[in-house]
Amino acid sequence: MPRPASPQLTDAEQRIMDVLWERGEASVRQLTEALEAAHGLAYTTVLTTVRIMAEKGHVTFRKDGRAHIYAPAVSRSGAQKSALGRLVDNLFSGSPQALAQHLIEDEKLSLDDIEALRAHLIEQQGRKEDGK
Amino acid sequence: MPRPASPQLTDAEQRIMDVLWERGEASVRQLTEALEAAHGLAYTTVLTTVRIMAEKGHVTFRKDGRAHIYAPAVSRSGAQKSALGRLVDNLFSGSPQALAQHLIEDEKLSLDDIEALRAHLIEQQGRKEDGK
DNA sequence: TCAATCCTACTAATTTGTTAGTTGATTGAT
DNA sequence: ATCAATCAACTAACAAATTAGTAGGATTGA
Repeated sequence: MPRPASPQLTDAEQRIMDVLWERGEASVRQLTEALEAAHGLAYTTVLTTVRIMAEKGHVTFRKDGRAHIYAPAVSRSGAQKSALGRLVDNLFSGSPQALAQHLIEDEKLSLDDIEALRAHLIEQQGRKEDGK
Repeated sequence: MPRPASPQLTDAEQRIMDVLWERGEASVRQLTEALEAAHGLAYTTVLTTVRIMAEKGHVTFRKDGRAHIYAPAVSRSGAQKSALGRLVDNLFSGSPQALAQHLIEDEKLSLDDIEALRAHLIEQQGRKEDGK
């Protein structure tokens, strides 16, 4: 059995998605220029990558003259959600509590952060109890 | 430039690490038997995979007669920490708060969970203020 | 009109990842 | 002492991932 295509974003794909999420949409030329400073990739490299991403369904495109304008097929928020779910399933035995615990123990979240989250959650629940 | 070796655990590697974290250490035979039920992998497949993992530094091994006994080189907790850090950097613009927010909005954390985290954090800080 | 330019599509090379077979050495039992 | 079982090492095959060059068509500017 060969290796299956990865559902998660690879490094090269991640770079491109970051640009697309930032700008909404971009041509290959624009993508290449945006990535050039940090990575110095050739135009054809970016073209190949984004074309494969279209095959995988990560991005969509529309024709503009002879050029293709690419746009994200998933929102950043959607990608965050699925990556988070995958991490919880893979490494945290399906326990988001364990993950949150880790965030705290690594001192990535302060008490103020927790309070803010608590307030946010209460407000969210209030909204739900009201009318829809 | 070719593709760099991934620092994160691949799917096949993840499966093996799960067994090693569970048992502490295991021979290739034991690994194969543990994975057989769920995945039906050949002995040599497991051997090859775990040998590469030793090259990468994911596992260590000691000799026991002619067999090699493999053990995790990183703890589950350590792997969780680094994977979490990578996710925050890659998808959440370095903001653990944004990640936590997502956990709540996806309804993965309840109010009770938050309270528990808050209590835990306070207790942790108390311990720090006391003597070491 | 014709050449330079710009675009996509095709091709290619190289490494990783995944699975597994073959080989040869060691060991345990008879 | 021989023979089967067991083990690691080597080899192999193939898809995914990453990078980039070449070919050929469309567009445009002179």
